[in-house]
Amino acid sequence: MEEGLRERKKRETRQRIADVAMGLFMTRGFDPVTVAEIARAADVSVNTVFNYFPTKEDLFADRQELVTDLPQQVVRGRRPGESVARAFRRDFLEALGSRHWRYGLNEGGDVFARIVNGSPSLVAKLRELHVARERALARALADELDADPDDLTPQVVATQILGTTRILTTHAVTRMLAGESWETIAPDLRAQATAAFDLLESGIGDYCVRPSVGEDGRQDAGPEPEDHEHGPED
Amino acid sequence: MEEGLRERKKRETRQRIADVAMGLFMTRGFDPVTVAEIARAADVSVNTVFNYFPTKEDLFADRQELVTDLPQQVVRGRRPGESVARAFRRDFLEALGSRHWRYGLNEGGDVFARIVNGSPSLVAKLRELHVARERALARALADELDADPDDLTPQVVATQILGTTRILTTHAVTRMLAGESWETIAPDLRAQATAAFDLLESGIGDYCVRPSVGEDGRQDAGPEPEDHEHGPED
DNA sequence: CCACAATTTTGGAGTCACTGCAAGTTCGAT
DNA sequence: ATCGAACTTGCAGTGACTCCAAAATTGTGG
Repeated sequence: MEEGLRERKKRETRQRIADVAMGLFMTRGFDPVTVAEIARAADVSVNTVFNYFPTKEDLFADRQELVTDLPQQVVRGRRPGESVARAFRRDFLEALGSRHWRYGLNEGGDVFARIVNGSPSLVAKLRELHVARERALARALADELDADPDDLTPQVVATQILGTTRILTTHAVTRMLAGESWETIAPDLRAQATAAFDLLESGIGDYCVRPSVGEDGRQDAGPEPEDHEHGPED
Repeated sequence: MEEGLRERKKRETRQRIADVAMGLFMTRGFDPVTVAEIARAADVSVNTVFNYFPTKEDLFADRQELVTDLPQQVVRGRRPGESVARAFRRDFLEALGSRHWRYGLNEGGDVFARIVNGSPSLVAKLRELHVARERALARALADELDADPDDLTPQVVATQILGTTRILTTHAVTRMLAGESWETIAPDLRAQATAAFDLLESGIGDYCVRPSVGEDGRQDAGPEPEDHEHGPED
């Protein structure tokens, strides 16, 4: 059954609602646009909107949800002899070079970023999406090595990798929002990404070691840990 | 003037509202309790509640906000010759041993966890708190080494450390919620924490390497690869 | 003690996201 | 054409949250 009229209409109205909503969001931001307004512009009732999209935020993140299983493709696409960290390094630098959208370095991605930044609920939604990606990546890694469910290594690795890319992209986007041109950002970002992935691969074991006394001027006032004693009085 | 009558009353009503709210949350969960109900129970108007707490979620996270600057104390409290990673390892294992509340391994912490898990908005709030902690830790690290603002290393390190502890605690809490006793969880958690921090210190460079063709076993892509010349093919 | 100003509290009206329900309306198959 | 299923709609309602203007309370100076 190659799609009856009913299913086509469903797909069409859903798409129309999403498009109309995105159009309004792009011009006026997220919060100022009401769902009633979207419904009117899409020529449907408010209930129909909520019939397709459980929340207003989903109306924005609609197309972006496919990003969730993107990390898994990187895992599966890594080359012989290549570790996951290396694969992500390569993937990130590739995306940086081609300005592919998969890390939010899209041209015009700053418009999206501005909208998201302007709405706390959208920021929250984005974080939710991030943890979904994390979970998906962790699962993919666990599958790859068929680790038992009590091995937390896949989750830790997933968090570290996606945390790294997250830092890199948010930094780049911040500079974009500040009005910097991509040409000035790109080389810095490339260097920062290389450094970050180097750190990711080699570990932070010797990062920020407190100098021993008598060594190197910066012996830093000995801060007594003192009041570790207040909190929710249980 | 060390606190007039006005300021005392303000502090008192604020505390009363927070306490009453927490009491209701503990017995009935978060979402089912309405702000109007809290206001009635605290003998104030709804507007007064919102006068002290910007959102309903803040009513729950009130005391937990001081947790934000907890990681900085770990950084400042590390011993001579100790790296931040080691300091956090030590701090985490200490907290694990004493069941201190600072990593949510509190006795009875599962009650909180159950409430939070039951409400999407509280989960979101918790994530927000987590990124606040991350930012605070990154700032502390940057201060410690006075790195320039374009060095992303502090942020990456902060994300990795807190990401690791987050994984550990959420895993432990999940098992708590499943009804397991602390005595069965604790030893596993200790081993997992040791493994996780080992990984954190030594890096994930050789994690999950795709075996070369014609080879099947643990071909352990050693610290050999060394092609740091990532010429992206663009 | 009495104004007088500053601050806090309150009530009321209103917005908006979102839910539930009971009616239409449309579509697919018989 | 007809019937049942699925989709849409209107309506009424809840609950968080805001704005505003009127009390009520507190601090200060005469």
